[in-house]
Amino acid sequence: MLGLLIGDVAERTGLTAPTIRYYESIGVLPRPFRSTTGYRRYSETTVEELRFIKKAQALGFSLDEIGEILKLSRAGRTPCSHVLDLAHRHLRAVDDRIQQLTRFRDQLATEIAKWDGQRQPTRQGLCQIIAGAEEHASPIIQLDLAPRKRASRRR
Amino acid sequence: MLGLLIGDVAERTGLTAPTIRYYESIGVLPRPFRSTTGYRRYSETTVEELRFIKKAQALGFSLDEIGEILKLSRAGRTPCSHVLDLAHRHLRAVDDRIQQLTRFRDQLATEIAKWDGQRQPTRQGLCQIIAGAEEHASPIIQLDLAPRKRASRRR
DNA sequence: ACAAACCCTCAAGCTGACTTGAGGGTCAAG
DNA sequence: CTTGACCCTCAAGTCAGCTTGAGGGTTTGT
Repeated sequence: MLGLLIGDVAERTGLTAPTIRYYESIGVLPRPFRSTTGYRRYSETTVEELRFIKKAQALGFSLDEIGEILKLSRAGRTPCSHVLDLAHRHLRAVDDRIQQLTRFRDQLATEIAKWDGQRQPTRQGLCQIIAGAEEHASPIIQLDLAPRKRASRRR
Repeated sequence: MLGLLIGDVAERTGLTAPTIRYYESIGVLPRPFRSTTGYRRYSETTVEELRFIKKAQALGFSLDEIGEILKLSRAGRTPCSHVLDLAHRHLRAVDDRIQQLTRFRDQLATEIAKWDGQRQPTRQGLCQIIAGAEEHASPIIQLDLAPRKRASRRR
């Protein structure tokens, strides 16, 4: 048999066909074989790669990073120093985030407990809890992206 | 004195003037007083609110949520049940994320240690670590947003 | 032979949080 | 009274990661 149609792959992975084509278009997936009439034909390998992509995304990797990792693994190579470096930076970022989140969590939980228990909480409770947080170099929402240029206006 | 010009506020907060106008346009900041010639005039209160916004963002709150919180704090009111609810959901989301991140961190650290130590790591190291991760309902990157519709194709 | 259910490409739209550009007014210093 | 550094509005562009639509070919079943 020629292999799976894009719809079969979609079904097996829980993605949509357009999404799979999109991954191909940005180079995260390689171009698959085509039938004589131009239909994409996939193997189980692609299904596995797509599942991998979903997990890596859930873990905070960008499609760009995932693409790099996949390229390496397709070449059967062991992570080169570049990817090792990437991994180290990820680890630091994740550690920082866990710390920030944990601090935040405790403050939030304390504040909520106050609200829940007594009905006369400190004025502007939620404000104080966030206002008391330290300033961070980078937002939590981002893992590892290049620092946004944030021009501090000079006059 | 009439108050700070938008550029002064920008300088004090590290934001840009367009960003501050943008916050106003989406209702996160209230409309400030205007000079006779139409210039925005701000007080120190706005500077504090903007610093608050930055911190809340870094902690994963969306501008919409921040807007709600600020409105409440401006009214000097105690969190109503709606915001209390919001806070509870945040707490759960934060807990989940800490858990996911911690699991991920340990896997990543283990894998990195392998790579760093021996120079003959398991084939496709990074793949295995991510591939071995559990599937998550929602990506780590999101705090509290509505679950993205991710149509699992039915035929 | 025809319809349903696939497949194709290319282009445009979406969300959130901004940035950038065009076109034009204002204000303080020299 | 002009110059330069501000300010204004409104529209459009940016980025990531997709989704949606238009317009058209293919394959499978009856």
